[in-house]
Amino acid sequence: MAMTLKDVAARAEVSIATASRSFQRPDLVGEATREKVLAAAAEIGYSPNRSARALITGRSGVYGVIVPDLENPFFPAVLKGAQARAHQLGAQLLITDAGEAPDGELPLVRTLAPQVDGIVLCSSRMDEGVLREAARLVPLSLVNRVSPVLPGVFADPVPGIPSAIRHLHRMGHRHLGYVGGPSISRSDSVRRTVIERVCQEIGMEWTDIGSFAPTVEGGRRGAEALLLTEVTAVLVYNDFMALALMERLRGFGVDVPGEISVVGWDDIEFSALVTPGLSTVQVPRYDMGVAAVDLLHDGDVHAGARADGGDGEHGAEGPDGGSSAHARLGLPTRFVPRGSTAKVVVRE
Amino acid sequence: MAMTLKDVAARAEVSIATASRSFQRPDLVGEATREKVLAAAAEIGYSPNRSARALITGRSGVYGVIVPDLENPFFPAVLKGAQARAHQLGAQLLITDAGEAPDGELPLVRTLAPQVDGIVLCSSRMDEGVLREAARLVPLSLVNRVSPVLPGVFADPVPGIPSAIRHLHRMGHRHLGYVGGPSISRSDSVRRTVIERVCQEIGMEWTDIGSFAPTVEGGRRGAEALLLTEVTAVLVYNDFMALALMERLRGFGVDVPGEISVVGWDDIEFSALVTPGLSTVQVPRYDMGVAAVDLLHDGDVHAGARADGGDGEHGAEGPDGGSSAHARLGLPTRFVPRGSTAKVVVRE
DNA sequence: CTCTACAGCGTAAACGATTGCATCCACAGT
DNA sequence: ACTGTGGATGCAATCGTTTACGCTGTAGAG
Repeated sequence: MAMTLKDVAARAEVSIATASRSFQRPDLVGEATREKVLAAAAEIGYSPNRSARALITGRSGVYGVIVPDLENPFFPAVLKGAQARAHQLGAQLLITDAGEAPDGELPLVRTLAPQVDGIVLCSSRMDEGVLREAARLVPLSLVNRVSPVLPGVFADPVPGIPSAIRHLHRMGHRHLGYVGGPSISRSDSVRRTVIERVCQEIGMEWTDIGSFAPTVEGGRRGAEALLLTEVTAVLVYNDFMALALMERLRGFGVDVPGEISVVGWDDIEFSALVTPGLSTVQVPRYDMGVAAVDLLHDGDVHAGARADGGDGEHGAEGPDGGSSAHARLGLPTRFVPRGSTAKVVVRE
Repeated sequence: MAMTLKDVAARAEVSIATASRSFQRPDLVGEATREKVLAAAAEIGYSPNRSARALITGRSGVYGVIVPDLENPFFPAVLKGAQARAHQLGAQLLITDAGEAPDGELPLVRTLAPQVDGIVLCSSRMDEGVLREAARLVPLSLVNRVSPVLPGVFADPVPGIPSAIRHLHRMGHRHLGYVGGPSISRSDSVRRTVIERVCQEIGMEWTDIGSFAPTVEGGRRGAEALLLTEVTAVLVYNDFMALALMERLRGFGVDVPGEISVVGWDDIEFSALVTPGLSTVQVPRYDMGVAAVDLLHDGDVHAGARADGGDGEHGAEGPDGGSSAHARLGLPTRFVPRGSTAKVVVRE
């Protein structure tokens, strides 16, 4: 049923080798011959057997993607970007939800490693040591996580957070709160730093409301903690939590944005859908997916010296500069004002 | 670096064939020998090369999944179920978003077909003819779509819809509306039929508000059309649209559930999160994913006579009954009451 | 004691592609 | 006319597994 290279070769009256080369190394084949082969292939509807190719080249043309939870609306957009890019590169994506791997992501990486050319790890919770171990098994590319030794892409709080704070400042807010995510989260601490700096600059007081789980429940807890403070506006770790927080505030009879302004992070689709619309910092999820796959791909095009392992303690950038070493890409964010932020009102 | 069967065989002092058989056909190998092989494999950390295996068996151990849009919150849960089951079966999932294939899903099926053992098609929009063509390329399993000749799993409106209608009836509603999805959608017409029947039974009037795109925009249009009628309650094609519809109604100053009660379909996570909570018909998405993969797997375990193609006009179930032929599974739905439905109020 | 049967194991041929190497031919340089 | 050059092509090995087939030895039947 399925057509093989042999069939193509027979039809084009050339050897299998020539047929193969017509695809792989067109420059090594005479023009007339190549066209004959290509025509023959098209006529019989040939498509190469990936298994056979993978067997000999050792490359499967498949990248793995591990996400902590597919139902978290952050990831589908990343996956779309990743997939689009993968398709452009002629690769496929093996998507895996880590949720069901209670003992962590490492076993998953182990399972996937032999059958993929690289893995995109999204919002990985592995600690640095485990991460390095994983990286020895297979090329890795990080999304939403930074590592000093691995390539990755993350959302830069700038200029999104500064814009949001300035927006709130102009609305008259003078006391800002931050409802944070898991304290281990690197991005969380980065954001705190940026908030600190910007507030300092424009003269805004800010209060750390605390660290919460990035879930509906966490958002609710955040709302409760928030009401113990005097803030008139909050930045929340992500939209999911922000939405839950608003919901909880409403439960308390606290009006948003009348009494408290809320700003999320991510700009998931629902944020525009609810009432009031959630003002938020938009992160370029699609582009992050694209970039993550690019990183992986660039990595194994340059290929070669992945031999030295990874336990080297010399974290220095390669002396040859350029695109070498691991790339860490910070993609800019953007503040999107909606209905959940408004002018502060003076309490009577 | 990677260990092969040859290494295992050498270490266990047997031939490669015996090593292979120890895994594939343990019954053909002496017990002592088998244990020696297994031990050797464990010691050197052998894991079979999937490409080599696929090459000779013609089966890749990978199932494809095609979803129309990953960002539609309906699908991630299906994927989770599918993935869980696939893992149990030792298979992997190749997930693909059809969104970027403007010319339809068929080309995608063509691309995927050679490298997978079967494809789960979610909410496919292909028409029956195209569907059959696709089915000739590769085993198919349908989610959210029924075909007379293909196996598939769908959400049975019963008992969800009847429960919802009875609930509304008890709340005093006597005039129900239905905001439908794409008119080509088979499930849409099935639901209409059920609504018709139930309304007849309990004496409720109902109005078909029309067919709309299953998007935010479609939901808004539905709200607008809805306001031209006298209904006091609506069933909406899915939660996504229902949420958008509620949002739009609110824009018009129409209170939900004060003036109009709204019932969705799917029970996506956000439906519980918004205010008021969206009453909805919960569909067992996870289980649907599980079942879809099962159908695929059962199909190629029985394997064998897939030769007769599929253009047979005799839609009759195989005479031998049992699990033969294609299975069509209707999974039961459940009504989940929340804040968006309430007692009808008499207009003054 | 011979013959059959079968369990247990090895040999070797696939599977479909890639690729180093050898071959062939034409053409140009001397 | 002979040889060197290099472009175009074919041969054949190879990747790691699976599996049809054949061989061996032992046990039970006659």
